[in-house]
Amino acid sequence: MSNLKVAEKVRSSTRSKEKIREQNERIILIAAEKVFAKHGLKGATTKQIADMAKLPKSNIHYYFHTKLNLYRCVLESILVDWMKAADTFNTFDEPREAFRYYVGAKMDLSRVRPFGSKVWANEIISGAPEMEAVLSSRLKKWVDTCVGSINTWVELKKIINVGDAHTLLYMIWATTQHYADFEYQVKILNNGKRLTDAEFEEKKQQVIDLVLRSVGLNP
Amino acid sequence: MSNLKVAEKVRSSTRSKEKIREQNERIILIAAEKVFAKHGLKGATTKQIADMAKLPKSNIHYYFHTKLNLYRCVLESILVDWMKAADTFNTFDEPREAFRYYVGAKMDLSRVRPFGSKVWANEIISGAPEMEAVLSSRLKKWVDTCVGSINTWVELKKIINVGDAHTLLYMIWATTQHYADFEYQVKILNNGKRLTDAEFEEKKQQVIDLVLRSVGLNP
DNA sequence: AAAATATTTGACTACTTGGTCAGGTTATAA
DNA sequence: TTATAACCTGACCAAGTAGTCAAATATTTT
Repeated sequence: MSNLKVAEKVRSSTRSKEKIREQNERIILIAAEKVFAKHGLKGATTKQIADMAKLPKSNIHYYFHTKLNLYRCVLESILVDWMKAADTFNTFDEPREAFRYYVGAKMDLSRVRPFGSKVWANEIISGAPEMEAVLSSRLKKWVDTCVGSINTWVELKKIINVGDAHTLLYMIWATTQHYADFEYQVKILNNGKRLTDAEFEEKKQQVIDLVLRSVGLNP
Repeated sequence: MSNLKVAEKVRSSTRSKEKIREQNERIILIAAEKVFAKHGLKGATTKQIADMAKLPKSNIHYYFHTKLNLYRCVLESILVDWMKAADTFNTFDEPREAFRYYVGAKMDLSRVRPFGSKVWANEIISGAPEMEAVLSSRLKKWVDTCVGSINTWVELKKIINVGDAHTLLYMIWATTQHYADFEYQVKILNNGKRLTDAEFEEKKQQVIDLVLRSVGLNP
């Protein structure tokens, strides 16, 4: 038995523990997220994704058929994570805790899944051609709920009147996602060194404090 | 004399007032900014840019030689505007006025030149391959000055201690540029209607107030 | 007016791209 | 073991792509 065959045997026996399809789809999705983040939908090539996934190009098409379909799957998978973080916002009655946890969760997501955030940013920047439906239904609904909470807190004088609650929400999104989408710029302005975990935790706390003060809460 | 010839005569006599090259380069730069904003460097095609500029493709290459060179020219032209807005920051001694004017200027830029902001965002998201040099020299220098001003205000107790001044700067950039880069999302969440000039002015004021409060200043 | 220079553009090319497909191998069910 | 289904992949192709070029036209200079 050749070395190659041995390698294959080991590889396949490892893989059969979980469905082959499942594992390969995951590998491809992760690779695709990186490539789409860097080059966008049009700029990314299936060859690049294949190379990143260390699979032949045909294999990508076998599992996802078209580049557009793969792209949609990547977006969908990001949305799942985002919605989980979003849900934390509405589980708190007190604004201080709600903002603290939501901003914290968004910052954590920017840290652990920066490529996903970049793909999303690219999609919106290019006019949200694939995500318009999701934005105007699922996201809109969630935003309306949030705006409701914030307005209630304003009425109860728990926070300062910020005018349109959307403005506050956008500030939170923009600021937290900045650490993912613009991480290269952040790195360059940090003397070329990526933020360490400790530094990032520090920034996270500072962002939380900025947000809290912006709505009149003492951190 | 045919109508076509008459049209050409009028066109050329109009154009000869200013250098033909100057005018065509401007037309192409504007078209390229839109196309690069939508599709990024790799995704944009010279054909799309040509169509947008209503010129034959060869003409694009005649004036800018390569797509990459045209892209660099677009980035450079954006930077000029950004630096102008940036300079306003250091012309004020009082933090209240500095933040008010700088945030206002950044918001105005997002309103009048959203495509430029998107091209820039795309560039940074994809790793700033063309702008790294500019970021680590010109921008870094400006940021260092800003950070110095902010730290001085903290020492003089004019604003609250925000920890790392970069965090505050990033919040301002992210929040103001959000209205350019994510304008499609903003539109969708505004019930599909683009913000009117009046609405935008309102948002601008709210953003300014949020920023001022975040550093402990009463707007 | 003639010469020199600058602009315009259709036709072309070498190369890349997303996607197909046939013929193979591997895993699983009977 | 055998049959069936799932997976794998090199070779291929039609449709685009950035960039070239030469010939035509327009503009400026002399």
